[in-house]
Amino acid sequence: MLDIKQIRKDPDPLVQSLTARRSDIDANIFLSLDQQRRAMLTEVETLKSKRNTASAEVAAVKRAGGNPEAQFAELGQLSDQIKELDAKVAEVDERLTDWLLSVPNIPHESVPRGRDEHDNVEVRRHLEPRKFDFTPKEHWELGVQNNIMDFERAVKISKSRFTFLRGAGSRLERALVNFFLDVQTRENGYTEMSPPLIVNRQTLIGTGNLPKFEEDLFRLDGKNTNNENDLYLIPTAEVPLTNLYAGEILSEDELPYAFCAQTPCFRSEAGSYGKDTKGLIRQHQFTKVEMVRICHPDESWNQLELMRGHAENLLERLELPYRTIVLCTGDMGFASAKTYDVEVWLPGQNTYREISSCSNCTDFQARRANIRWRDSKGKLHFVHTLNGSGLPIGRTITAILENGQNEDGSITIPKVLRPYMDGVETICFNPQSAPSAD
RNA sequence: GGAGAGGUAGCGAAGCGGCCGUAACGCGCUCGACUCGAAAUCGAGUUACCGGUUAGUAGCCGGUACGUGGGUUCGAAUCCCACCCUCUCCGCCA
Repeated sequence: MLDIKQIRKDPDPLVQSLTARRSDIDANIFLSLDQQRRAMLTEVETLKSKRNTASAEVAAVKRAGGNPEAQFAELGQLSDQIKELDAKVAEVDERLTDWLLSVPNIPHESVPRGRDEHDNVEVRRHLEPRKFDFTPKEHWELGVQNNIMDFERAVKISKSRFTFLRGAGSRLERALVNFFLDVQTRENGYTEMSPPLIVNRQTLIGTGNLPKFEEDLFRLDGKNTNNENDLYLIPTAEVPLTNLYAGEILSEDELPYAFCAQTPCFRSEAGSYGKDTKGLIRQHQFTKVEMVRICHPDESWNQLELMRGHAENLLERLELPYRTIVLCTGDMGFASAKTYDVEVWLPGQNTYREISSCSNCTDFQARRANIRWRDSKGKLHFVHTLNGSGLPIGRTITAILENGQNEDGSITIPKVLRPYMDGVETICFNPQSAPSAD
């Protein structure tokens, strides 16, 4: 959510932002609604002031033992007018709120302008992709061949875009979770959290997932028919972690907060029919270690670089080639003021694929979730919030399989993970995890 | 899931139709006095949001907020309804 007073004062940055993001939202709607609202407020508040004065008189007359019957007629009329105007104000308020909740964050000046993903700008590249003397396979092929992924049976018991990891595949997931969490907590200063995986509507409004992106979420069917009380599966741990201090006032010296959490993430993937239908790239459910930072507004741009470094460092330790790009204005997410995507090299697909997204949401989410801090003079300000993947497990497994594959289809495990895998150096077909008995 | 009790400032809590919301009382916090310093004591100050005014995120004026949303009433923290949450007991359960 943006600052109303700022838009009112100078709508230019908003108008430019909307153009840069290729949004069809009209800033004039806001300006006219806001003007209406303030005119009506002035009117109704004058009436209320009159009513308050008259009510005090009624009380005084009654206390003196008199009969305030005469005042009642006038007061009744006043109250009717107020009721009518209040209803109008409430209606404009609602439209104004709806509009505000649908407006994306304003991109930082350092963000390149552009239409779509073709205008994103590469800022960093690490490791040359490995040269293969055979044709590298895609991860789903390797997964099935080594019997560490079972796509068909997952579809049978659930639906498409769900997968069983099996044996060494499941072990690899656990190894990655532990490795990532160990690095984040021991070296990078994050506090590990285990958040709720089911959250309410207000929480999702806080991070910007609602009201605009309802179709991306899994909503629980329940007895509740009241929208306010609807519950949803989290699409990322960013949602519960960013909302941890929703509605609270933090003191300056407790900032910044840095949290990480390993959770399953649930995404409906509506509108992605036909995209990445094979393998682990695009699943309804996947495990991810997420990083969230809550900080002083002056710190957030440094914090973004820091967090991006944390994501990149994990790939470096796994010896995976990657590149980092800055998303252009047209490709950026709703809540973000600046986003770095880290893309890992997938030799099977012969392309870089997004593996981490690190965003500074400035005060956009803090306004929605009402997270503030108090300065030494007692003044209240909104915090800045950041989030980044560090990292998603499924896509990391994909990258390890495709980059570590050998000609016979076996997988060489990155050195740094071996202690987490009981020293196993290579994954190869293991009849013990084969479906012999069932 | 059933029964009961409750949700008021940072915390505890009073108020149960107008004299009660920057809200009694107690604690905490900030500043000051006392003190070599501290404790104790004494004094003062400690809600947020919206609108108007304004050069102003200062001051002043007005409005709103007693879990949330409705209703009754000239007037609601107070009465009525729905929902959410907390606590106690019972049931179920990893």
